[in-house]
Amino acid sequence: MNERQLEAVLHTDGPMMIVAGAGSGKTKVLTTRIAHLMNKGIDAFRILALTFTNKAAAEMKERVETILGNREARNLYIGTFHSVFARILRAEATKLGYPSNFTIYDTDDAKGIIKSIVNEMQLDDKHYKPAFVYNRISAAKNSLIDPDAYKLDSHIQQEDARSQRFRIGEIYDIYAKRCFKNGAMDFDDLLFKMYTLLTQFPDALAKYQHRFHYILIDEFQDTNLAQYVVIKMLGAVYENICVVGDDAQSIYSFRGATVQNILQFQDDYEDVKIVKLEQNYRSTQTILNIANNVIANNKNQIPKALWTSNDEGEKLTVVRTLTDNDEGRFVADAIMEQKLRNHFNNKDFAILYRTNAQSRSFEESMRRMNIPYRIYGGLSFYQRKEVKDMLAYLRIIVNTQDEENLKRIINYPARGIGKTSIEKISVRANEMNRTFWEEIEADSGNSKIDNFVIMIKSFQTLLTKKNAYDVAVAVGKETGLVQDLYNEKTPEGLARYENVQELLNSIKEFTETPDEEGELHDKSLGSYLQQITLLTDADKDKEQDADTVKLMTIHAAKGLEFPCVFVVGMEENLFPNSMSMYDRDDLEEERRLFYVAITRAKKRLWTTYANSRYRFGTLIQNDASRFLEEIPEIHLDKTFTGIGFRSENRMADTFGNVQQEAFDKMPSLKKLADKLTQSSAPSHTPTAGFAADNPANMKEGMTVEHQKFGFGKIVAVEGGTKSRIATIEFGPGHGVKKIMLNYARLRIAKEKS
DNA sequence: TGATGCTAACTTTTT
DNA sequence: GTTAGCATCA
Repeated sequence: MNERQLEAVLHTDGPMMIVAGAGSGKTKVLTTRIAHLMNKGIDAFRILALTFTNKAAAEMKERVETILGNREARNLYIGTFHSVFARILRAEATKLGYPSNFTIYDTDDAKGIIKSIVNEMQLDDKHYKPAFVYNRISAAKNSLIDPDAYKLDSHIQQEDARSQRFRIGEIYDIYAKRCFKNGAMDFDDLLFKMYTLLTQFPDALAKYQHRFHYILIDEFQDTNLAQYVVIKMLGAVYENICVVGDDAQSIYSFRGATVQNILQFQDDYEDVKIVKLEQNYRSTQTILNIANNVIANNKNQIPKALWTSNDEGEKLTVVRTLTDNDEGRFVADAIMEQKLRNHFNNKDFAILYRTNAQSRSFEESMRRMNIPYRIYGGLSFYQRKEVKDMLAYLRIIVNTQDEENLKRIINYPARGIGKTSIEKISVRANEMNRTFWEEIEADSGNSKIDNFVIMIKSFQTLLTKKNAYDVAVAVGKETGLVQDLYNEKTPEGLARYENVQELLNSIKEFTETPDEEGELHDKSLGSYLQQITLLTDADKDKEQDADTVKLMTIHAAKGLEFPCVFVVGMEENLFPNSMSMYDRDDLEEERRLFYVAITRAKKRLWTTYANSRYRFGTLIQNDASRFLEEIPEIHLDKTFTGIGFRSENRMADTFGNVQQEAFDKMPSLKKLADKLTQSSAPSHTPTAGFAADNPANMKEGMTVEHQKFGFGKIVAVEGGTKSRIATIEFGPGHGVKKIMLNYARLRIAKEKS
């Protein structure tokens, strides 16, 4: 440990802020500090450590355990803000009028409810888009603003007036009431209700203030107001609060996080001990220099000088490709080459992108080259319809108040309870002032509904007798849900069936986790559901260390490190994202995001960008990202390694001259590109005077010429006039492709042969 | 009422 | 390119 790190570990009492640069051994300091506290005789039950991801929490616990060499660490209160608060809220739920087994709604659930509220209010859901409304409500909750305060806040009202959405306050009000009625909290409620609990129940406040003698907060720059206030309240008695953060890595302001909390912290306490960790142990000097140079373009930052005594390392390779597919191909080739040449394993590589939608071309290229890979994020396992259906059943069994989930499965698998019947029950329930479940339970006069109620009740009797897995299996069987999916013989149906099986397996695994000595692990369904909503894909993955290339967004990569990193899609409009290009604060956050991406790399770094890529099914063209221009030329590797691009040539380049000029203005890149074009053998040079023919004239059997792929024969044409797709057999090396005729620019070489 | 097929909207980032 | 939601038909 260096001096600064040691200082941070040994300073145990009183407020402290650790400003920890990327790769400066932050986790090591935190874990050693916890171990140090425990060695000093502090009871593990008295230490609270809050993180942002389950993964970070698990890692922290594990490392403390390793340092101590005993099992005491399991008594630590370590977890994410959301999971720790959820745990406390369950224990205190009745105070707030919630059932202790309240349901946690994820973002999709929440948007669904908002959508139905908007429709019930006879508003247009095109204007009051659920996602937009949800974000407004979420932002309000993160700022501790309840529906009444929302309607009275003149600033908020002005904003809503400006966007012509005057009734969001009302929607918020109804939404909050509906969640309450359903016995459910959304993600933001877990923070907001925690605040409510502490402010409205002094005994609860006192209880938790005295329980936690030491509080540690990781990734402090990502906390929002609600989190900040709750921490402050919890720590008010002992004031042993230690926060760790790095303003340069603040990338969650869209979720209400504010760097302001770092500045505020110093004002809120007297004698804040401040320790700066500036030595980086992770990356090469070159990588660190690049990162420092890039972040220097931001105006708003806490001054610090990150340095390292590591080797200088290799330069940054910047690669330009023509299309997104070529980008994918290049990365796969480069990974192959590195593996052979420098003996890296698959798991040493990460491909980082700005948006999840970019994963496709890399997925394809990895598969083609037989490189094992794993994608994080995107469509989460738990967001899949079949998984949500299954979980909806399980949730209803535990909490019948939850109307959203009840409606979701009351007629799935189909049992003849249609829209009209559900509508009728809803109306009657409202009249009788009952919940939906109470209404169907009372007397429906409908045998189909009665059978449904009987079935759910029979599951409920299993709750006390059987563990989560047994209940889930019974549900899968008796509802016919598993059979329903099994009967679908399509590949998608099979995948859905497998997903449900995977869910069942994960429940089984949960129930088979052995009891630890001294503490009984609750294997009931209720216990299982409590933790499930707060899990993400990354947490479910038991093969964290599997030898696979990792594909993820930069956001998801925060806190991780890899020997080799590819930052892809370095293009204007994509990164910086077009949503964040026109506002200084937003742009600076994008730049911090790039900073985070760069500093994930230990040994080698690549950045790539494509001149054109598909977005929403249409080809678009982008300039190279402005961020690339912020890297000093001295750090750029201009010798291209000479792989990939086999099917490309400059003639095939369809982008216009304007684009080309802009590109030429970047000298460092131009040289690189020149080298690149030289090394790529043209596979097809278009016929002189190449001009695209009218796609409407193209028919099966014709031979056509493509600028890149050469001559090919149309074997099939499908789709309507607007989106005709032709299946074309090209020559060797290109194979059979499906091409959208409206975009492809094809020349008819020969009529029917 | 349920299945099928077409259109439109969609992409920032996540607990 | 994908998916959700709607309209149409059985």
